[in-house]
Amino acid sequence: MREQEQRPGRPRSERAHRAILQAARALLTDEGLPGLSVDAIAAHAGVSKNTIYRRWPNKAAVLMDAFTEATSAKLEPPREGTALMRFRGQVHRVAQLMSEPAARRPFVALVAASQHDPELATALRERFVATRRAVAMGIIKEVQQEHPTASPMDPDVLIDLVYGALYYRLLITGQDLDAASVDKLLDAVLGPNPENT
Amino acid sequence: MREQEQRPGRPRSERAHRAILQAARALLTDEGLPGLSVDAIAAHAGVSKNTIYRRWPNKAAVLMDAFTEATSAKLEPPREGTALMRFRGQVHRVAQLMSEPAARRPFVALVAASQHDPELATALRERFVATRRAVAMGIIKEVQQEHPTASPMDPDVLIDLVYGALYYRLLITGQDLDAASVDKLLDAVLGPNPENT
Amino acid sequence: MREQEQRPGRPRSERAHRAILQAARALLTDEGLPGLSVDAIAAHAGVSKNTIYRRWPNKAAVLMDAFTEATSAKLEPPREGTALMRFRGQVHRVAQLMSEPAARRPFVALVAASQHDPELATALRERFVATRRAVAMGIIKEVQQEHPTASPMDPDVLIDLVYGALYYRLLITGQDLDAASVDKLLDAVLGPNPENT
Amino acid sequence: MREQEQRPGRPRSERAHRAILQAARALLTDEGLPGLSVDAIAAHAGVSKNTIYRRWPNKAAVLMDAFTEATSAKLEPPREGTALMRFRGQVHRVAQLMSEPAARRPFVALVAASQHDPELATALRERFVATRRAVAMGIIKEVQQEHPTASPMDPDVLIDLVYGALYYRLLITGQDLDAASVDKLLDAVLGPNPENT
DNA sequence: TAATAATCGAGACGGTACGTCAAGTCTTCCG
DNA sequence: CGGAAGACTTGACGTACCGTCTCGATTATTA
Repeated sequence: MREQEQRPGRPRSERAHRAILQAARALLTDEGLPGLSVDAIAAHAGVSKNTIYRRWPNKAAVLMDAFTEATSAKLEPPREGTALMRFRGQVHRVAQLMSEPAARRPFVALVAASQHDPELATALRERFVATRRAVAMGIIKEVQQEHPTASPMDPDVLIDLVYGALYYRLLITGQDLDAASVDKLLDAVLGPNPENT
Repeated sequence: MREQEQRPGRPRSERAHRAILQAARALLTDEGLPGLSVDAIAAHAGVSKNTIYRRWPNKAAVLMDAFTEATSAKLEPPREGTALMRFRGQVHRVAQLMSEPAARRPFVALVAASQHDPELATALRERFVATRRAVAMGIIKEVQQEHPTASPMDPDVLIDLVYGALYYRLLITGQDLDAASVDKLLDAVLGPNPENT
Repeated sequence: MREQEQRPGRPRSERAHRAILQAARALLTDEGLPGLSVDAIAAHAGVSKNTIYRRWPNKAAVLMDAFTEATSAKLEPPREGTALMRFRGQVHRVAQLMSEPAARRPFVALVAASQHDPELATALRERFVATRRAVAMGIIKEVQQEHPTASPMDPDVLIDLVYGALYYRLLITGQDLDAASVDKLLDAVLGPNPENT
Repeated sequence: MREQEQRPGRPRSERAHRAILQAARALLTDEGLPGLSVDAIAAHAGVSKNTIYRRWPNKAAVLMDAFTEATSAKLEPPREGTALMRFRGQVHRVAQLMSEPAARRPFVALVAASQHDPELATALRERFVATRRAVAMGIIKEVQQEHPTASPMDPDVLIDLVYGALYYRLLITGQDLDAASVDKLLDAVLGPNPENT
């Protein structure tokens, strides 16, 4: 609710901001990361390079914003059903999202870039991973209250196992991430899905 | 057993080949992937750029060879102990290797590059991932013969879970991969280590 | 008289322009055309290669500008004396200029390059040859008015003979172009110099 | 008539020698000098680069041989008619030859290269220019005996004027060298052709 | 209303790397 | 030893992108 601090001079164009992120997403989708030059983003957004660098320190930071903006909406945690089913639902959503190249490509690019850019690594963890993890953690604790004996596994380990397997398949083995195989994964860690007789 | 096929002309220099891969490893370790230029590799190896491009189509392919050459020796599967202990041992070796930046950095760079280079992706799977997987698969089957009731989990799923969690921590959450936390991971999937009283 | 048309964006650096031409001249003088690389010009001028290629399509075009800029000042037509003496004076100036390697080398390089570069050939003719020719033509017509009977030769042919002999000696036979031999040449075509008793 | 000095080992292939010169001429004709690489000559001649460099010190020397071999046959001096007509005939032959790109291109390339290659310059003068000059000189002396009063011009100057104008037009102004304009040139220097009434 | 100040598009700038090409040398095996 | 084949070093090519900078022009707030 804090007041927008009023600086002198012409205010930054909201329109340009949106155009840049949108152009970044568009170019990344059709051309992959190597085809994503700042010049191209600027040209595609009808914006000068200066305008981009005034807002973001480098190309990866633009990509970071473009990615989180696009994905956050699609990853709202499920709100209905038992805790167990909501957890399974959340994992399915992530799997579904990441099986689209438009999301997988920027994600892996960010992971790669974050290996030699500590700020980016922090941003990626805080703005993408931590969110997913916090949600999952809350649900898992509910699950363990519902079924206190069922899965005595450390919630952190559980999350690492499930999301780890997901990303491993996406990034490395390249296996499909259809719903059936995600279910199989979840069954292996959580026990069989109680909703399937 | 087959004869080394003799092509006409001067044979390619074995010395140059080794120098290039060694230079690639050295530079990658010091500077990370963005600091790894073909010019620099050539200069450091005392070799012309042309000689590099005669052998590999691009920078990633050089890196691929440098990486597999360096790692394969360090990942010899354990040969002693029960199958269960040998499986645990193998996972520990991978974790230990990947916690060294000299191995983690090229690995993640290759994963990233393979997202938009199908040939590289295939090479990475065939020459690194598949090897580890085949070894693990053999051992797991032995484990399941030793303890037929213990872990009825699909071996493929099991491998995805364990290695997935490993790489997830390395690449994304950035958690430490000390022996204790790897043990915790293994315990969660396989049941507690029978060798710890 | 017309306004300098204002293009959008940062204007091209006048300083860089001058530095490039000056570096081109310096390097050509020391090392000859084969030693004149664009990289070297850029380094010597403290300018990026890009800046050179933004202005000129290739090395020869840079050389063309460097050459005409350097020579035009030295080839101002003589303004005093009879028309005949002014014509002789102009030829002497060209001979003198071209006997310096610093002028002869770029000139022959341009002639050579223009054999397979039609744009360069046109530029060379329009910006160097035509100027000299127009001046000569004007003077010759005056000469023929002064001495209507003396030299009924077609002015174009006369110019081809005199300049042709000059360049032939410079480029092909390598003979010296001292003042005496130029005079001998002029005497042969125009009749003996009236100023020498 | 001297004995071919007999060296040990396999004698050099006459066939290769011819193939190289022929390939050099062919490539120069269709592609111009920039498209004339030693690799291309070797490939086109079915010969190894080594074989070329065993015979000539560099590319220009090959070109020199290819050029003189091709032109010498076409420049046999005329043997019939008065000395004056034979001189005119020789000049016409040179003009005709040089108006073919297949001869003009290598010639100018050699002239250009000879500016920074003294050995080549010497070779060009001795093997091409001097021959033409000696022939011309002989004929001119005959002319001056036939018409002792007509043209008291120094023969060297005369040759420089005529050939100079020829090459000037070919290399620099790019004017046509049809028979009529060559005649006009000759008329200007020698007086009108006595064979045209 | 005018001055001030940060923005905007455009595009030039120095720098660095790319992947290609040619020159001339060297090294293999085969005649 | 000559020859074909082809790898080798050197060095330049022309292109692309990065992140910075300078223009004139625009659009706000402040005086």
